[in-house]
Amino acid sequence: MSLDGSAYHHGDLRAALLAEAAAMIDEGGTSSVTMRAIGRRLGVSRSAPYRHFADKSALLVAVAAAGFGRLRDRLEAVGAGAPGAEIERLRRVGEEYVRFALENPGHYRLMYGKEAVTREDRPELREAANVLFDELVRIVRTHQRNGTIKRRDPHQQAYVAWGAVHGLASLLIEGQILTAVDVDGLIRQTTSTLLDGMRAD
Amino acid sequence: MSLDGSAYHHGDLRAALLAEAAAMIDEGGTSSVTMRAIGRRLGVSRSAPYRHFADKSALLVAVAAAGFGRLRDRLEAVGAGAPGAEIERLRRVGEEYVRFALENPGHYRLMYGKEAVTREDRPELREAANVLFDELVRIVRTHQRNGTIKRRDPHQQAYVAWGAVHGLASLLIEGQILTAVDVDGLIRQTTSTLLDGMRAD
DNA sequence: AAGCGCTGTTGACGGTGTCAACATAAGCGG
DNA sequence: CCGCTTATGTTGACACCGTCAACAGCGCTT
Repeated sequence: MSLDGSAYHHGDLRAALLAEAAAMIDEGGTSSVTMRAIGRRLGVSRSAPYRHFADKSALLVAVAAAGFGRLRDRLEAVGAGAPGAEIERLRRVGEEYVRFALENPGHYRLMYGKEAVTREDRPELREAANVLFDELVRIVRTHQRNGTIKRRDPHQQAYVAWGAVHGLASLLIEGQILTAVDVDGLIRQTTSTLLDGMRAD
Repeated sequence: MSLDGSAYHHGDLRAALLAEAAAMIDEGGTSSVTMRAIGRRLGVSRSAPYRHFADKSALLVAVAAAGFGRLRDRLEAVGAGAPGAEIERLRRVGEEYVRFALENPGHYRLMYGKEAVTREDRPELREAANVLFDELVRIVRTHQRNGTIKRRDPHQQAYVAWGAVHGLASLLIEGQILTAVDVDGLIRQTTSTLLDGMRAD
């Protein structure tokens, strides 16, 4: 094996497969992703992907896992540098979450859909999702201590917040919202409404 | 053709196909739905479904359309009889929306997913979805006139509300929320937070 | 320089969507 | 009542898919 990972015959087929799979989901939906088609698009044989992934499910799981990594990086970056009012941090995290979904619809669909990737036998994905959710719960708890948001069950409140941004992201990704609408404004109003509803009275 | 619709050889294969397709989605996800498998489960040949639906997509579109009809009936029933405060009507519609999704996950996934059903060339589905959304916009406008909720762009506010309940429904359907949580309480808190956030100050 | 393992290719098998050709049963006109 | 038309269902066939086994070539290791 070469030092840089896997630059044997193709170059870096493993990485190319991950990128191509995500791109194909973006273009034609999960059903358009085909092991043979991926190989075709990358100029390799139909069976070449099996040297890097045990089966189609393993490839899709890897795409989802990569998505979780990228999402976590982005949310951490936004959550870390937090000038301004404390509650603004929660807003920025929520808006960044939606933006990530819009920029990586293929990854996002695999991450939070049950279709292509069976979650039960993939503890890694459940674990990656839990890490992100636990971080959200932590932020909720912090704001509850600050007295900025209502003191309800933190898990429930985290689910409500997650549901709001996930719902908006899903509607946008699935093309349910007219393209004419002001997406940035819609994201903004979603977080505003959510935070107003969570704020302590 | 017999008077009752289609009781030729099988009995009512068309209706049976619709029900079986939805059931299979509920059980094993969209990918488990197979024309041949549906036929097998109904005791007909692999090609029998093609006498009632042009192709697999047409069958799934019909399932989605049936779902829109059922959802509309339920929301109308809830929205019509509206005792109590006016804003409670909006809450009841939202909670009923989530309950429908939980009880008909197969239908719901087809209705608001882009995977199995390509929306662009199926104006009927887009139309059915628009009817429901327009009704939501109408309710929002009514409450804005009443002064019970903020006077923002009604379409945006409707999207926010839709996103909140759609997000919760999706998370529940896709198995993203731990089964241990109190689902009814979570639905309640979602609508409470949403309405608090939308309420006029 | 030789060998071995990683990477990629081709052949093959069962499963799938779908169309064409065929079979049959229900209703209709006489 | 009988025969015809047509809706309904079946079987055969084709291309595509996921996947495994057998084979081939390249690069690192010794």
